[in-house]
Amino acid sequence: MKTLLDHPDVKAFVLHWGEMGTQWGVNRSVSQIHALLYLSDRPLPADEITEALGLARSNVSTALKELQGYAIVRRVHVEGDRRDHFVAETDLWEMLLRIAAERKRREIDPTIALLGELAERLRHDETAPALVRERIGRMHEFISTLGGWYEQVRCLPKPTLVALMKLGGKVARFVSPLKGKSKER
Amino acid sequence: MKTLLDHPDVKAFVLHWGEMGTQWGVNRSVSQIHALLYLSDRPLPADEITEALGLARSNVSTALKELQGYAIVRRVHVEGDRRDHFVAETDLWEMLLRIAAERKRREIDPTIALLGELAERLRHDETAPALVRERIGRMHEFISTLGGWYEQVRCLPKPTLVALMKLGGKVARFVSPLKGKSKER
DNA sequence: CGGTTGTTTCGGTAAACACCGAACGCTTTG
DNA sequence: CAAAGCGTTCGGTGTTTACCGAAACAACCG
Repeated sequence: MKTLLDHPDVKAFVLHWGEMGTQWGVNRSVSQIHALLYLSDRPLPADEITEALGLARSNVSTALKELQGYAIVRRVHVEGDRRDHFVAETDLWEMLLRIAAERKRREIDPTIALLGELAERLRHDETAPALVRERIGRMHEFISTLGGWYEQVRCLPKPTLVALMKLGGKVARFVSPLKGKSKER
Repeated sequence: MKTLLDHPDVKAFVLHWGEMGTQWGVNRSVSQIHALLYLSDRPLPADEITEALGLARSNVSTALKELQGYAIVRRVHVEGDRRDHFVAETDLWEMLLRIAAERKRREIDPTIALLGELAERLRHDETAPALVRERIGRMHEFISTLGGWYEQVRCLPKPTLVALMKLGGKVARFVSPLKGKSKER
């Protein structure tokens, strides 16, 4: 059957996206399927994905579940078709924020929790080397701050985000007029 | 020999950091070594790392090279010792920026380049579905913008970064007074 | 210049992971 | 209430990746 992937550039995109995924700890099938759905002009049933990418049906199923876990793909119903169909989020900001949210939830938050425990325990532990106590404490504080920042930024309306991004380094002018002008660090 | 890792909390930190790494596509040895160096109060020679973590000497060697590739670990000389010693960057902002810089260089920049090519070619390709052309174009623009933003932010002096981070969502007030107040999206 | 100490390279092995396909269960349909 | 369609689960398999240990290489010292 004819699919999007017949086009060489589409294929290049999907393959690259797949490799990209692997480098960030996402498995190839998952990211390939995401790429395919992102380019599709209509919801696709699992079968078609299977055929287009040459993957096993079961693999596609679990990959789709994973993508839904990130909330960047969702199930939709199509008139007169019993099968589930899937569409990808096409707003790229939304996509990025959701991926970030989920990775934070899965990996960062537990890390913060652990660091919190360790830092707390070390605070009263006289036997531990001073530098260890300080550095684990700093790490905890640092990651917590980043996490807090993300939670705030994530709640800004999208147009604001776009505007901030376009501002780039110039935002610095607002925080401390003198510092905002440097181009070097 | 007695090492930092005798302390259970230090061990917990190192192990967790190692697992963390694997989830982000960094191999376990590399991130464990990084964690160990981060907590160490003095430069460590490869031997000590080998012994402390129970890794093969060769593995430690390649991992150290990798860490130096990220510029978050550097070689130092210690008086009266022929061996190379290694220390980790302890400024966490610096660490984060360097990791980001390197990953951008390795993964994002090539992606932008590829997307640029594809987008350019598709612009003149009448046979390609309209949505594909648009979406690959959008993706290219989006990632390029993010990349540009990073390059600017990266050059801000560190205190400014800290200040901006502390501001959190409040930065939004400067870009468009009405939008900055929302807590929901 | 040997011998010593330290580092890197490389081929093989073991562990992790992705992926497949068969079997199972649920839902719809004739 | 069979039978077919669809989705998921699960055990096994192949591929990738990390890791080890031996050998090669380089620097230094007597």
